[in-house]
Parts: sequence; structure tokens; C-alpha cells
Amino acid sequence: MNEVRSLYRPQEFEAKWQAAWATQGLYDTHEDLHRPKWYALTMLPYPSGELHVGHWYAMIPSDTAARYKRMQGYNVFFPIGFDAFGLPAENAAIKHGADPRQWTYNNIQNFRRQLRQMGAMWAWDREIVTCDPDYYKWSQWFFLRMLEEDLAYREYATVDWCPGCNTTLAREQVWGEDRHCERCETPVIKRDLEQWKFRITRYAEELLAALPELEWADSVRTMQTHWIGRSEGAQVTFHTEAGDPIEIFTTRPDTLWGATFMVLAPEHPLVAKVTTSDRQAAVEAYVAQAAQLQEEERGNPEKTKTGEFTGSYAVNPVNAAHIPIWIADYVMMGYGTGAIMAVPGHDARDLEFARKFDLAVLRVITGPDGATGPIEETWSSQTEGAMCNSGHFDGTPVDGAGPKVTAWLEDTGKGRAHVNYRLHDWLISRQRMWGTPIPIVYCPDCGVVPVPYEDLPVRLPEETHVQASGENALLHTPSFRETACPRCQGPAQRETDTMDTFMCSSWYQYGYIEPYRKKGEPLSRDDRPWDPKAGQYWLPVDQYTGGIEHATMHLLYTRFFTKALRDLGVVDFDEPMLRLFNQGMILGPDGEKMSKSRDNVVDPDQVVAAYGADVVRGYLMFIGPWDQGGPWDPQRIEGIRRFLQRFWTVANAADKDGAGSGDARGLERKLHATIRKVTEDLDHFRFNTAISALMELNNDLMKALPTQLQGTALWNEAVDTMCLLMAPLFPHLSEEIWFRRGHAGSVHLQSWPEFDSAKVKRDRINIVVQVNGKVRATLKVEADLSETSLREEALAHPNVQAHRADKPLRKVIVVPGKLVNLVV
RNA sequence: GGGAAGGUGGCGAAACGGUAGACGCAGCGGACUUAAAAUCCGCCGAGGUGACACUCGUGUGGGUUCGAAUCCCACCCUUCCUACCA
Repeated sequence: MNEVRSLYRPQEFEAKWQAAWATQGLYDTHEDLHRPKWYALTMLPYPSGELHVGHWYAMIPSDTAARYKRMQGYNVFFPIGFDAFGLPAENAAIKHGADPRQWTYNNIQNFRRQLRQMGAMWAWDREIVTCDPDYYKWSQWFFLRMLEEDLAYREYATVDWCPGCNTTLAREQVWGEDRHCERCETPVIKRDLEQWKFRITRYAEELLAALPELEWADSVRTMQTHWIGRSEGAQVTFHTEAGDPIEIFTTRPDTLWGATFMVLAPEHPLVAKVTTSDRQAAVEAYVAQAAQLQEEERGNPEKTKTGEFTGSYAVNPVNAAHIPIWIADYVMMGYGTGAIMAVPGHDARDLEFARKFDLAVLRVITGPDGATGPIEETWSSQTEGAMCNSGHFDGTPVDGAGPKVTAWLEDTGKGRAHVNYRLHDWLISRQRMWGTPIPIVYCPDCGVVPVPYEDLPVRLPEETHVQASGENALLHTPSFRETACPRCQGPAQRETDTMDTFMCSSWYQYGYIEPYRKKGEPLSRDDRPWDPKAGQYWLPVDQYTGGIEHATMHLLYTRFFTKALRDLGVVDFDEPMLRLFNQGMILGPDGEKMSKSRDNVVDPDQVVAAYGADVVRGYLMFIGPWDQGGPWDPQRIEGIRRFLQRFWTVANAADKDGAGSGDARGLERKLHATIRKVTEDLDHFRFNTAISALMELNNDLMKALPTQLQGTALWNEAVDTMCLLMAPLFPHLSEEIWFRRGHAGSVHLQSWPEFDSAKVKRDRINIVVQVNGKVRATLKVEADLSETSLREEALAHPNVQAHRADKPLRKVIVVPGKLVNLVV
């Protein structure tokens, strides 16, 4: 067979099919109540300058999964949009004098072109752009509704400020040991500012409790669990000798009797009041120094303890002991009450502090043997030993002592059970112009006035007065800033802070749903952002995919937002995304994270031009398990290209010129085994092994090509079925082949093939014979051979006899269809 | 300090407790070609053999089992997250 084989040239047909699908509206959205729905969602991209292979890695497998669901009969909704507010646009404006709006929309234009090259089945008819006023008016509407419910509030507090980005940050956007800005990596500093916050802490318990029901990776759920940081204990009120109450939180109320001093955070509001005049200079110096210190140094556990005595004493409510009040930076204002009782007998940090400043140490828990032991190291075991030096609690086993002490504290009014969370309310104010304006007006007479619903959206000004200093341009745009008070019509000023962009992405999955109001229509309080009937059909999201870096940011915020919307009566479910899959990260060819500075960035446009979209798609899914990521290997992409070439060869083979009969039964078996394998793999997002299975089938077809099997009904069934199995993974190639093989209609409108388990079974099977667990022979036998005959055949095998060496059989294990193990 | 995910050929990786290394990359040999590319066929864990046989082999050490990459215990290493959290 020396016919000239035609070459697979994807460049000749990929664009053609992309255009055809768009013209046919193949992927347009239709709410069809008679078909089961499947809402597949991939985290929407931020339109930076260029599309990255990382975007391909995030989007292609999820497109494949969505296409697969569609062929299985689901009405699949797979929307796309752009998370278009954010700092890079503003930075480009500052750096190059570009208009942030222009810059963003140009990028979106470019992204759309690059995204279309992927051949994904996105519902472009439902595209959203978060910087579009018709989108952000709803963010403002949500803000106003949340304000009504006391879920949004304004507070003067110490906040994290990024000097690089010139704005405040949410606690979630402060990363790492050195507490740097998530965006620009500048270490953050503390500032006291009046800022808007969302009361996410109201949902702390529910956000935590609902985690086990979600089909999310354990890693993300544990990260959220830790982030929420629930700890049970007691809040206890100490008093200064002067009578001022000091609240402390402890997870170990059973160690209350061991408190030998107290420590306040340097920022604690009582510090000035409790400091005696002789200690004032030293305390003030310490407070000033702590304020200057980078959190980096403060937060470092290796650092030796520092602190100052305030000169005052507190009274321990449980035993009336008078104990000194210190300030020290190892106590954080942001956790608990910012004040602790120090129990050096049972806490390593308190012990270190006590040693350094020569403070008293007292054991109030005995060891398991009753001894109190040396104070070399603390023991904080919850389960061993008993209380001592603790009044009438002496002898109480430590296991379970906490709740007993707490109950007594409540009875005697000294304290109460308390659950403390590490989670902070979500600070949403940003001192940036390229974001959703916060719909608030400050009136000298009426105070803080919400913008009326019918006046939404509060639009960003057309003209921006970008400040080289990086300061918020809205402050310097009088046409925006100066306004009339909605209440008294007097002169007033708009809020110039904008919302955290995580606000935009907290509800975007709902923004894709058919809108209830036409663009530009005025809003009212009782309005709805989307058509309730369409929402009822599509929501919630069935399958969400995206990077794990959002574990404690976006993925937490959107859960909060959904619960808040539920309580506002906007949605009737509790969780936004039922299943979540986190893909890994694609690395540069050198195994390092792709970055311009390392010069290891792979440009998807170039690779697509060289190989076509299907090869790139296949390569990315073949690298390995999707959640694992891995380096981009320019050599291995050839493997996928060869595979598609070979499928092309098989599928386009015209003439039957075979010699030899070929193994029809073998091919049929392989075909059905492949359907089963690919189905199972796609169900579990195992794209790499699905492709391997398709390669195996194709290898068998290649082998059958020169035989008389080629051109038979079975052959054609195998090629067509393989084409269907390939369709979600390689949409262009399979469409082209489907068309060339003379089928009417798109391959993407076909049903997913089903396998026949009877045809998967083999007639003759290989049985492994082991002697004492070691393989000594393989037998090819009839599949339905009886156990007795199998045993006989196994024993008759010469190599088995050699290893058995006439020793008596102690046991024979027969695993049907698999193996025989002879124990001698 | 706490947590999560990992550790299998030269490389990426497969493997319901049942023949470890499917599939692919690289490499080697061959066919085709003036030649190269492309394409096609074959070999490909280590030791050992003419070829078999056989021995070793899934981070380390134990355990459970007829049988362990897989289950259990202890430890080592890598990556990521988190952290003076009271």
C-alpha cells in the first residue's frame, strides 16, 4: 500500500469550522425546560495584554468536559466574560497616558480574537464585561440592598494599606510571612481609615458548616476552614484595680488560675488609660516602635519577645490574684480581643515572655502521673492530667474541664462561652478610579446618603484625570465628585472609593443569566438582576473550574455573596458552585513559572499557527492529570500532532487494498472497551488517559488498515465512533472528518456513543499463574474455563512444575479471569 | 509549629489489593528517499543470557495479606498553603 497519504493540515479547516459554528449559532443559549441543564463555568479571565497558555490550560479541559456533557444530552450553559476592572488598566494610564477604558476594551477585543481560536463552545451571546455600566449597576444595587440589611457598613479602623498600589486591601489580599500585597508584592502597612466593609463574619458559621457538603477538593475546603479559623473557648472579663474591664478570649478556660500576668496588644484602646505616669515614657516609646515595625518582624515567631510593663495591675476574676498588665507585640489586635491572660505554666509564648521579664510561673495542671513537673517546657495537653491550684476545680480531669469551667464562669457572671473566628469582615473600599463606584453621597447636612435605586448606575466619568502620584483620579474629577444630596438637594460629595474587584466576580455567575431588565432601563429596589425563570432553570453552577489561588478570596466571597443574596430573597439556594475542580499550573519549558523576566513564556498564537488549535488542546490535556499541571515541553506536542495525523490517515483511507483477514472480533472488542474507558475518564476529568485510550484504538486501526477489515461495516463503525469520542477533545478535526465521511449535521449535535459490555468481554483471556505470589507462567485460555480445568492447566505448566518442585500444595487461590496463585 | 498534595524508567506519566511501567517524548535499529524532513515498521527499567530461565526494582524501615506502587504504622524528602491565633 503505497498510496499517497493525505496530510493533516488543521490550518486549512479550523477557521472554517469556527466561522460555521458561529453562523449556525451552534453554541447559542436556549432555556429548554424539557432538557436537563448543566451549568459549566470557568473562572472568567482578566483581560491583560495578551492571552497566555495558562488561559488555554484553564479553559480547554473545561470546554472538553462541557462538550462531553452536551453530547450526553444535557442542555449545557458554558458562558464567558471579562473581569475588566482592576489596577493594570489604571497603571497603564499612569505609565503610558492611556485611557483605562480604552486600554481595557482594546485588550478585550484582542482576548476575544485569541479566545475564539480555541474553538471552545462558549455562549458568546451571554458575554459579560464587568466594567460595563449595565453590569456594575447591579453591583451597586447589591451594595444598597446589603446596606439596608446591615450587611454593608462603614467603619473607622486600622486597615492594611499597600503603598505600591496606593489603596487599602482586604485581609485576604495580604499574603505571605512578610505580609505583602497580593498584586504588587509590596509589604503592606497599617493605616487608620474610614472604610466600607461587608459583614461576611455573620456567615462564618454557615460558611464553615456547609463545606463538607460541597464536592470540592479537600485542599480548598481545609484552606477555607483554616481561614475562617473557628475556635471554641470563653470570653472572660478581668478588671484593672481601678475597675476598668478587660475582655480576654481563651481556648483554655481551665488554665485561668495559672494566669500570672496580662498582655495587651500595643494598639489596645486601654493602653493609655492603664499606663501609670512613671511608665508612660517607656510605654509610649514601645507603642510608637511597634507601630513602625513591619508586620514581618512582628509576626515572626523566631523573634525574641519584647514588651513593657504598664504599671497597672488587674484582678483575676477566678481567684482575685493581682497580676501585672504588660503590653507586647506578640499579642495581635486583630485576633480575639487584643488582650490575653498569660499562663506561662501552660503556654510556650507566655513562658518565654515570663522568663525574659522574670514574671511568676504557676502550674495549674498536673501531669498524667499527678506530678507537676519542671517548668522546662509547657504542657498544654488537653487530655492528660488533672487541675490543681484551681480552687474547687482541683482534681478535675483536664479532658472536658474547659466546658465545666466555662459553665461555672457563666453561672457566676465572670465570663461566657465564646466562639472566636479568625475571619474578618470583608473590606471592599479601594482608593482607585477603575472600579465600580460605591453608590454613596456624603452630605454636610444629611450625612451618609445612599444613592436612590432609580439613579443607578453611578457612572464613572468619561474623562479621567489620572494622577502621576497614583492617587485616585476620582478625587480630582469634580464632575464626578461634586453632586447634589439625593435627600436635601444641597451640595454634596460622592464617595470616590470604588469597590474591590472581587465584588464583580462574586456574582458574575448570575450576571450571565438572561437579564430581567433591558440595557439602560432604570432600576428599583424590588427589581431583579436576572430573569427569575431563567435563573430557576440554570442555577446554581453545576461544575466550576479554576485556579486554586482563589481558595480564600474569590471562592469564599462568592459563597458569602450567595448566602447574602439568599437572605435578600434573590436566590433560593445556599451555595453558588456545587462542584469545583482546580487545575494545576502550566510551567515554562524550564520547569519554572512562566514570566517575562525569565523569558520562558509560550505564546499561544504562535503555537496555534504552527500546530493548529486541536493539537494544542490535545497536548495540554495529555501533559498529565489536570490538577497537577506541569512544564510545557515543545517536543512532546509532536506526539499529539502525530496522533492526529494518524487518525487523519485512518479516517481518510479510501481504498480497501488489504491482504490478510484482520482480527474483527479484536477490533470490535477494542472499540467498545475504548468507549467505556473514554466515558469513565471524561466523567472524572481524566483527559490524559482518555487520550491514551483513543491512541490505543487508533493504533489498532492503523494495524488493521492494510487488512481486509478496512472498509467493512465494522471498520466504518469504529472510525465514526472514534470520531464521536474525539469530538469533545478535538472539535475541529472531528467535525472535518465527520463532514468528509459524508454525515449530515455537525458532529457536535450527535449523541455520545454507548458501549455494549458483552462486546467488551474477551473470548480467550490471559491467566497469570503464580507460585508463592511470584509470576511463573501465563496461560491463554477460554474465558469460561472452569476453575478445576484452570487449576489443572496451571499445575501442568512446565515452569510452574519446576518452581513447585514437588512440594505439597497448601492452598490455591483462583481469581476468576485474572490469576491462579499456588501456595506450596 | 499546624495543614494539604506529592515521591514509580533518561523524561511526562499508567496501573478496581492480582503480569509494574499502558500511552507518549527522547534514544536506538530498519523501510521509503540522491539526501534530509515527513511517513511507516521494530526495540527500549537494571543485572543476567546466544536466547530463555532467573535476580533486583515504585523515597526509607516495619506490618497486614496467598499476593502491596496501592491498605496500616513510623520516618525522610519535595511543592504549596497557613502561622507569636491566645
